[in-house]
Amino acid sequence: MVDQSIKVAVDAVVFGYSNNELKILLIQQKYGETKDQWALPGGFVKDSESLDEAVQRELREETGVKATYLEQLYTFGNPKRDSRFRVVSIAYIALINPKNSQLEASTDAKDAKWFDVKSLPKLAYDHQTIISVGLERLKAKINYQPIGFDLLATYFPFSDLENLYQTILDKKIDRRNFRKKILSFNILEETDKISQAGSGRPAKLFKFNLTNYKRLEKQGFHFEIKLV
Amino acid sequence: MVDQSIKVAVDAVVFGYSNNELKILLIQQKYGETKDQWALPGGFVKDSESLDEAVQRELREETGVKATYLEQLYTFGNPKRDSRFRVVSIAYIALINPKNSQLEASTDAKDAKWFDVKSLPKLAYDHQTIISVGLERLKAKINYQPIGFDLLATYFPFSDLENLYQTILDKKIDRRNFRKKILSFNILEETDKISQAGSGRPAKLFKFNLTNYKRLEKQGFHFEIKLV
DNA sequence: ACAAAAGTGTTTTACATACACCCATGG
DNA sequence: CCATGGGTGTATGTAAAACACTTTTGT
Repeated sequence: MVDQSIKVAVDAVVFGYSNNELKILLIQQKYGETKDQWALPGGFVKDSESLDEAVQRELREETGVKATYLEQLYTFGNPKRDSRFRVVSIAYIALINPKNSQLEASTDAKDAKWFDVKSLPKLAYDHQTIISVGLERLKAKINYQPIGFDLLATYFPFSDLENLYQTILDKKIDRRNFRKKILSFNILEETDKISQAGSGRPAKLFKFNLTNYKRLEKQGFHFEIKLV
Repeated sequence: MVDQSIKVAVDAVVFGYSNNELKILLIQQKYGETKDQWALPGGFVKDSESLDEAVQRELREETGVKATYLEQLYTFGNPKRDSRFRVVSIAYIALINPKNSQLEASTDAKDAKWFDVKSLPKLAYDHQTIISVGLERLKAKINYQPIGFDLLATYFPFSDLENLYQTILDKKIDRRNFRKKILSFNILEETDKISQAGSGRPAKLFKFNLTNYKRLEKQGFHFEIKLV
């Protein structure tokens, strides 16, 4: 048959957004050589499950969250990336609204926590590389897919979207032009809800109109906003 | 340790362009259940080699060609994609100028041939799916990366580039606007060579200026031509 | 009354699009 | 001289970019 002893794993770069910060979900290893080190949630694929299923399962087991958006990112297969034995890892990016899903004390990991992208701890394996690739993908993606909405609450003030873009792209955006552009797509619904003002004028809350987005997409509409 | 019996393979969708046709390189299986069926070049990864190395090796062994451009495409891991046992395959796309590289009678495959994308034979495994994903990627890519030049000869008339785009995108393009746009990038060098005219006026031959392209890229230049 | 964030239009500029005739060669 | 593909410029439309003041609330 085939003479090969490579193991297959999946890892997920889970993005969240809260308090004007872009966050990544990390777990602390419970066992083994890398015990106590922080790492991406993930693990070995079972013989009978698909790759996507494996990611969702590991996320559930290690952190208790369920991704609303999941996309294959890249496969990392350097022979030396794991010192124990050879592991090929199929990495994913996932999006979650941290406020909608509580982290659970998990059985498989010692701890699970959100970290600001700008101050990540030292990571096990090549997980720092995986995160860099994931971040790049997120930055590119946000320009031509309305993935931003997966990171926000159901009802949100427009400024949340603005801040999200500014945080991810690490860049100032012209508020008027941005708003004009996004609203012109007709994929946002203005609701009659109002944000409870902290300070300053209270804001109307918006809601992503998925139905309309899907309809428009079928008609050949492409979400695109140039901010690179 | 890890209880898993999954094998890891690589497959390549190798694109070529000749006679105004977009081609894909396929091999005919020599042994096993799928003997005589056409399939993508590829095979199992060796324990000690990286994924990229595995692709290049398989390409060499099965077809004799060397890709000038190689990029990871997607990883296919459906548990049922191979009927013998579970195989996770990391698919790549590769670009080649068919005229620059002769197909070799190979040891590992019964036959290797270029097929017009528009008339592919029935393929083994899920290779038809892999090709579809690869084609989509190529179509997207050609709009924002000058990969077209990897498919053309070193010296080529401008019309070759036009035709390449029209063939890949399966779409008419305005000759004047296209030429204007591409030339405005300053990544083509006009040479003093002239095409030996078949019929009609002979054409100046151009040459891709890689040095200039890399320099411009560093300065923040993005190749982009909207033809989707 | 002031601090803080929300909300809103117009002008300028650049790029995409549409479009048709002459040129150089071979047969 | 005719058929074939090569080479070229302008006018128009559309979308991006630049830009600052007024409104509403809490303190």
